[in-house]
Amino acid sequence: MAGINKVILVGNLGKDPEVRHLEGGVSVASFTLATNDHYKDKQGNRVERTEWHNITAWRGLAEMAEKYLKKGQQVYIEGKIRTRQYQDKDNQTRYITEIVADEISMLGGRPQGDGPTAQDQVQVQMSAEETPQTFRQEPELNQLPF
Amino acid sequence: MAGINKVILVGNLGKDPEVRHLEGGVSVASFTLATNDHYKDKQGNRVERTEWHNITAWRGLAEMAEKYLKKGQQVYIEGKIRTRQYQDKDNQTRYITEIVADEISMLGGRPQGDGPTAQDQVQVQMSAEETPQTFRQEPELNQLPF
Amino acid sequence: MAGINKVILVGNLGKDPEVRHLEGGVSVASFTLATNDHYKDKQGNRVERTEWHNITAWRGLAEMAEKYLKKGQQVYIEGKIRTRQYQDKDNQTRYITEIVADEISMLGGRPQGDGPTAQDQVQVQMSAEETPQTFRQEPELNQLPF
Amino acid sequence: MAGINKVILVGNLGKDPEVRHLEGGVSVASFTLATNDHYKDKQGNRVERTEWHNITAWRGLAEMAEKYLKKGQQVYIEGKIRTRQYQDKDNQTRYITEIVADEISMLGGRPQGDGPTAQDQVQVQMSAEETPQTFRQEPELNQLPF
DNA sequence: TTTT
DNA sequence: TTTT
Repeated sequence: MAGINKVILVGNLGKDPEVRHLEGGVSVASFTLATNDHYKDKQGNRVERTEWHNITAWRGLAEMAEKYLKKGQQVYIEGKIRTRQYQDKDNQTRYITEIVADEISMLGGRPQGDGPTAQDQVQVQMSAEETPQTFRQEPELNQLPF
Repeated sequence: MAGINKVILVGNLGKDPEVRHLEGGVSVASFTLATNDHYKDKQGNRVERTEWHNITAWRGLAEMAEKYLKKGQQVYIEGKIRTRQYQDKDNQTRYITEIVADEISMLGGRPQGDGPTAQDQVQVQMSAEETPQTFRQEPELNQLPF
Repeated sequence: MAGINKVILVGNLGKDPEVRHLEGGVSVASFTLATNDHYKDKQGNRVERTEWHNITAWRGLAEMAEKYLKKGQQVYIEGKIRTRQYQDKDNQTRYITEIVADEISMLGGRPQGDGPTAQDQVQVQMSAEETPQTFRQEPELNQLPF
Repeated sequence: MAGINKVILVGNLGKDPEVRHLEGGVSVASFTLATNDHYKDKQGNRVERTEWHNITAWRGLAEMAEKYLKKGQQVYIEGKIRTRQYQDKDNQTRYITEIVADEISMLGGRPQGDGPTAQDQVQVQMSAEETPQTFRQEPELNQLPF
């Protein structure tokens, strides 16, 4: 019985979080996260590899993501793996695997990319100073709301 | 930069591991792992949910999986998330997400199901006594061999 | 700033949990957990090593530990490291490091040892069937109550 | 059997690593790491709490620590808990709990504090750019060398 | 003081 | 397709 399904990621946001507000006041944020890895191939060359993860955050965590997370930013994410099934346009069953976040923590990196201006930066820095920088989901509140 | 991509699972094998031997003597084991979860819905009812993970183990770990792991067995797995791209029969790009195991540890549960007979059980128990029950992949050896 | 302090253990209880009830109705359970490890020494001999951890569980988790956990049982524990300072009998400052549990999950192993009788076993099994077998602490409720 | 003893930390170095070179060419680095946490007390006030961890890194990881890690720097560390016993000056048995690192990854933060000068900083930045920024210990090589 |  |  007793199962464990835990994911720990440290990586950079591929884009600003996108937040949807569902009926009933529930919010969901989604964004991609890149984790960079490297290994030596048979010739001893260093090969870079980027893995892209689909991150989903619910309710309070979604609002925090919307407020504080930006494209390029480095974050620590703890969550669980969830594979959803859906029908594509040709009515074929497809699967998508996502990480449902339970905890998000902003790391030392500064946001980057074309999104936020320097002005925004300051804004983010100031807000972040006034608030906790680790956000945690209440257990069992990251379930689908239906 | 410095990325972390780590998965920790405790669950039960959905089937016996399937092992392929690639050219160059490299072996790959694959099996599914169920992690069971439960939560309370809005009516307060207990809802069970099973997440199925595709596990891949390379080289030494593959051989260990082949030797010691059976359908139904409870294991601890540590690894990383990897999403592969492939073309389906209609030449459409599809994605499959797998967990590449770095460490597999057999937990207290006894194997079950139609596979192993009582005789096999004893066999497994005996072998297990003579060997470590946690198997670890050498770092960077679980890369695709091509 | 944003810190992470996370421990993941799979091991066996060295004794039955001991539960204290503090003023204000707060309960604290404590027990030791053995994690067994092995490595090869320079001569290639297999060396066993047992690490003993001091586990502390608060409130709801303490009550679950009291009810369901027994000496010898195999459990998964997630928590954080906490080092406390105290004065010993000679008024010297000493330190003790504990793991404060956030989640405890019972694994496949059956309890053992002189403690529980077969009767107790059945009792535990039955109760366990009626309840979730993973117990989680609400975030931030595992703080010292003073 | 099969035990798991895993620690994951994200925090800041309390001082530059101190490296000792043992007979046989084995090196050991040690430093402290602060993980910052916060919680709300009964009055709803935000309380900061810093946990200090004793980190030990062996061999290759020790050399990496010596080269690249500085006081104040933010790092991700994965390792295991190890409690050592020793006799203090009054011949009393005492215990010290350490984290033996298996993997250290430098995060986005810039070093800080009175230690390194701006000059050193550049040095560190440049070197870091030319090398992998995640360092991993070969399994079982972080054992005590005696 | 646990477990295999 | 697992497990309790």
